[in-house]
Amino acid sequence: MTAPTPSDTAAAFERHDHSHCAGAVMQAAEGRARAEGLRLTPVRRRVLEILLEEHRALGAYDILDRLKAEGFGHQPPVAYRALDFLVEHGLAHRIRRLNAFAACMHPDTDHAPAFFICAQCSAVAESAATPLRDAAQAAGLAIGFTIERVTIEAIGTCPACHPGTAPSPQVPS
Amino acid sequence: MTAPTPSDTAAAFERHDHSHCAGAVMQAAEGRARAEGLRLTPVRRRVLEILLEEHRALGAYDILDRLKAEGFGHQPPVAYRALDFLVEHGLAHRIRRLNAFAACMHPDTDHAPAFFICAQCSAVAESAATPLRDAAQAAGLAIGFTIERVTIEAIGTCPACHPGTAPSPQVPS
DNA sequence: TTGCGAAGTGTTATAATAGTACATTTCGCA
DNA sequence: TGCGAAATGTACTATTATAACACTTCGCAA
Ligand SMILES: [Zn+2]
Ligand SMILES: [Zn+2]
Ligand SMILES: [Zn+2]
Ligand SMILES: [Zn+2]
Repeated sequence: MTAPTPSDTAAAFERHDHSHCAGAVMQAAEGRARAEGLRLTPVRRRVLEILLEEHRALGAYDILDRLKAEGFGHQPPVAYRALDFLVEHGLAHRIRRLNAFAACMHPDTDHAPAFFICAQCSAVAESAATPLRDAAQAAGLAIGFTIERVTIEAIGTCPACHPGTAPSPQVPS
Repeated sequence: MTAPTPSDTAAAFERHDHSHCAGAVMQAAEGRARAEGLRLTPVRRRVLEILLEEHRALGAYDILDRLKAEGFGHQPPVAYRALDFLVEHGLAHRIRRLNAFAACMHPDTDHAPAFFICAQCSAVAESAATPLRDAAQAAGLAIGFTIERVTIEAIGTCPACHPGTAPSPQVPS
């Protein structure tokens, strides 16, 4: 419910009661929506739920497939609009490296996170990136560049996929 | 010719004798190719030249347009293959935020840079990102994540486009 | 020097991702 | 109740990227 801690973030890579954590995030999102007067309509809510259920990054067309299976509209804008809404209000994040989207796991904190993407199992963890952003800010300052937003996305191997354990491959480098 | 310095990087945003700097980079690239036995074939060389001439990020299809105008193949793979080669060998970089490519301005140093992209004029500067990468590494370590590559791309306003001067807008946020 | 295998090039075709435009419905609110 | 704004659904299009295959060129070794 508060700012993401390292152990928090690491949890993303571990087996956990996901329906529980997804439920908690959903509640936080609903809280935000109520507090800020956001309209968490059926499509939007369902898209967020789908992202939470998967707990990984999904492409817009993956989302769209599910939406149409559930009787929502079946054209790309249906998915893109819901995703745009969620991203715009910080309930989801866009992961450019993967051309995909993931639910925000800390929707109640105002943040600009870094992402850790496991190349083996495709899990994505979201982590506070304040030191990173400060370093970027400093580097920008040195060349007179004013930073508005920084994208920080790391590809690598998550703890669950390190030599020793051996999950299933899914994502290209 | 050596590691990029802040003033080096800042130069990207300033008016400069670009044919000179492009020539120097081209020579460095040729040196690398010779030293490492890379085959800098006509298409590949021309793509690199085009990127250097523009000194900004270009989409694969922008490149392709020029290639066909110059009598090279006119199908996407022609551009993508040349770009893949250049990226793979560190002579160009892919900028995911823009779905575009830019010539590497320091092909003689082994590096994994950060990018500063001006939202007004679309200029792109490439900067050493060691502190950033160290911070990322540390953040990864804290959650047991082994980083392979990190993408760092900042969007903002370059010195030339700051209130005071007023260049032309080109790139969306 | 010849000729073989690997690398590079060109082409067709198609996949995957993203956005425009516009009609219709729903919602918040006066 | 009804108006204007927001949201939804659809058709259509644009943009970015890859697969598959034929042909050529290159490096190199017999
Ligand atoms: Zn979970
Ligand atoms: Zn988040
Ligand atoms: Zn230059
Ligand atoms: Zn570079």
